[in-house]
Amino acid sequence: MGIDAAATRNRILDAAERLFGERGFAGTSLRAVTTTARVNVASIYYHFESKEGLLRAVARRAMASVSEERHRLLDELCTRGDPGVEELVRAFVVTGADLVRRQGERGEHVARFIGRVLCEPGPEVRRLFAAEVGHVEGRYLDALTKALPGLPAGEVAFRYRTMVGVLALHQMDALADLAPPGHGDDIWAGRGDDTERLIAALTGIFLAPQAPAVPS
Amino acid sequence: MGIDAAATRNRILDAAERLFGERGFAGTSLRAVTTTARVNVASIYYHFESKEGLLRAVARRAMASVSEERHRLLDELCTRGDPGVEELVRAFVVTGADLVRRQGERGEHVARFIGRVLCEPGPEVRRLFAAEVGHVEGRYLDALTKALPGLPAGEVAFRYRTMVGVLALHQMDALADLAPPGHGDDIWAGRGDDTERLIAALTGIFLAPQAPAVPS
DNA sequence: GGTTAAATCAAGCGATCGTTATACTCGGCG
DNA sequence: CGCCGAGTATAACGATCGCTTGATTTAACC
Repeated sequence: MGIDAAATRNRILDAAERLFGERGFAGTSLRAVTTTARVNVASIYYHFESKEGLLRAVARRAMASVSEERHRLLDELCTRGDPGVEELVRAFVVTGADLVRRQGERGEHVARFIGRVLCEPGPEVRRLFAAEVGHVEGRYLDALTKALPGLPAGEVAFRYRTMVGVLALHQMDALADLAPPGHGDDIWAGRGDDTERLIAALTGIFLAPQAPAVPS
Repeated sequence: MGIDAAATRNRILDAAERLFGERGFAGTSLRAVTTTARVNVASIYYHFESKEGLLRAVARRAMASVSEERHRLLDELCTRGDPGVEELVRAFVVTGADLVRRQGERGEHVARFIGRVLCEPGPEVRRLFAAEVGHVEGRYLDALTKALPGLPAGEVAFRYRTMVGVLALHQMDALADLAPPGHGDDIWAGRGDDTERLIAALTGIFLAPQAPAVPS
């Protein structure tokens, strides 16, 4: 594959990443992708097999960057002994939320895309997503379980999932225009960086006492 | 409007509510709605003006039921003095998550639809949503702010938004197949009721210490 | 230069999309 | 009875959808 072919492939991936993130999978036509990528429709079917194949490729590439960073950060954390809950949450959140700072505009697209994928209908994409990042996430889950000896593994897993979801929602700005105005929003309207807020809130999730068992 | 006309309208609303919740707005065609509702395509444009008008109507009806319940529960809570954080979170979560128990299968559709709306692209729907439930949510926000005197209003608002998002994600089962297998999932695979887990985790969000200020 | 395979293109396939114009049915009112 | 408006059904509009085909370009190799 020539260098120009790879360039075409990447232009398609870039366009799809942005548009899927902005309008969702079902809401994005292949024509829209080819237009913004300045590419012919057939190239999509040549490089990827179908629209879903394109989605898979985009998801793989998008997750790769944050997966690497998460592995690296966790390695670094573990060399200094068993990491605490807040350290783990911070590492996880920062690798997701700071994509913008680390990768510029592209990072924003990646973040939005990843967030969107988790909310899209059809569990197939979510499962692909889970499989793609399973290795990293498994490590974080294990570390969190070890850092929370008082909590059963199932409970930690539940809260871990919740953390992933919250991060996704914030990455796609789904919560931006949610609360009614005039209730303290104006205070932080010029929102600087929510990362620290997120870390604090998410750490609170893990530190909460265990829920009483409920008979099913 | 005759009684049969109202029946048609409701059949359309029911079908749209379910399908929008399952496949999303962009992923649901009007034909699919008319087929499951056993109605002609034109009736949609007669009763509602367009596809988006249908969405608005569905959103209004879906939110009405939980809004009422939330108002009622908060009233009841306030007559017994200022409610605590966990009480407030519980009231909010239960009214959302227990729709199934209170309304049967219909409740499941409502819950899924509401969850989906918050994750759909296009902020218009989210804003409509926020406007629709703004009154109730404002009350909860106020009560939470009063129950958390140590936290600035903006911080409470941020965490409140997070809570709404988490509840939505759980209502649409978006977090079900997320974590990799073999990490404590099997323990609670036969998931009974997550409501108590949710309440515990979400209460933890509000009880977390304030994040340190970060210079923007 | 001729051959071959990778890569891109224009054009169009059938299907389905949201939407609309039009005709029909039917109960209430004069 | 005739009329009318609310409500439903038929049929189709143009646009766009995901996807395919067949020709054309490009570059590497003998």
